[in-house]
Amino acid sequence: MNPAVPLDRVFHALADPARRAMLERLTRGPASVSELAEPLAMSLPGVVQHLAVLEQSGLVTSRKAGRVRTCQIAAGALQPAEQWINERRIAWERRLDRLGDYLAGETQMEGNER
Amino acid sequence: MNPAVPLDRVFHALADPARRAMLERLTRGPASVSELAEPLAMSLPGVVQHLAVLEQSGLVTSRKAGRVRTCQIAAGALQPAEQWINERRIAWERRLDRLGDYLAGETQMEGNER
DNA sequence: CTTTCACTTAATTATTTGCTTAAGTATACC
DNA sequence: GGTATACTTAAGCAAATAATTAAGTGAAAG
Repeated sequence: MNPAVPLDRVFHALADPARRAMLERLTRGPASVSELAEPLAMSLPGVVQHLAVLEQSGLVTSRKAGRVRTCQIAAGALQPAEQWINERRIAWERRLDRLGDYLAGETQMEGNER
Repeated sequence: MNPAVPLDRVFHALADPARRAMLERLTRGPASVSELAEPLAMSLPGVVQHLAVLEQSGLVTSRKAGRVRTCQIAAGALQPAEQWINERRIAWERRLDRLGDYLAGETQMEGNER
């Protein structure tokens, strides 16, 4: 249930807009490092560092052919992150559901657990 | 479509195990700062700092009554994050689908788009 | 063989994190 | 009033991030 997937790294990788932009580009197909860098108002080494974060998180893989490194998204790598979020969302939606108009009420919360 | 929700902050908030633990605790109901801190092998000010990150991300809200601050998860705050992930996952699963046994093949990738 | 191209590596730098301890504030209790 | 409780604020600090420029490597093109 808790695989050797570093959830920390995945969420950290997703927390940067440049890295999310790179992922979005890669959902439209494989790309070279230069192609990933092009829209990014950033030096190439900067992009390479972001790419390293993405690879260490398992979200992206790359292979070098000749002098071009081609990057791809890794299938299924987002699943643990999505699952974590989904589980929590469901849990607390259910809870908020049970509480009914708790939020609308006067919330005297002296009697909850512990 | 792109609300004033700082996706950066949400993913960043989720990238720390202590903060995720606090969120998991809060899915079981509201808690005071001390209750959040208890299982956390960390000083109270440390916990307060993590709490600040969670509040700034919009994932948690808190109100102070007397000398006790009670924390709650914010309904729906995770939705944009989940949605972002979901959209990408779907997009690239569809893509991998179209590619068929691309991954199993010899992958001569000189003819892709652009 | 030389130059160009596509990275790659290294070294720097400023900022942000994630923690700590110490001291302060504001209730609640006796 | 005095004291304990539940944070709160402040200050400091080591490590990690996010970026840069400059120099290096190795395949491709002329």
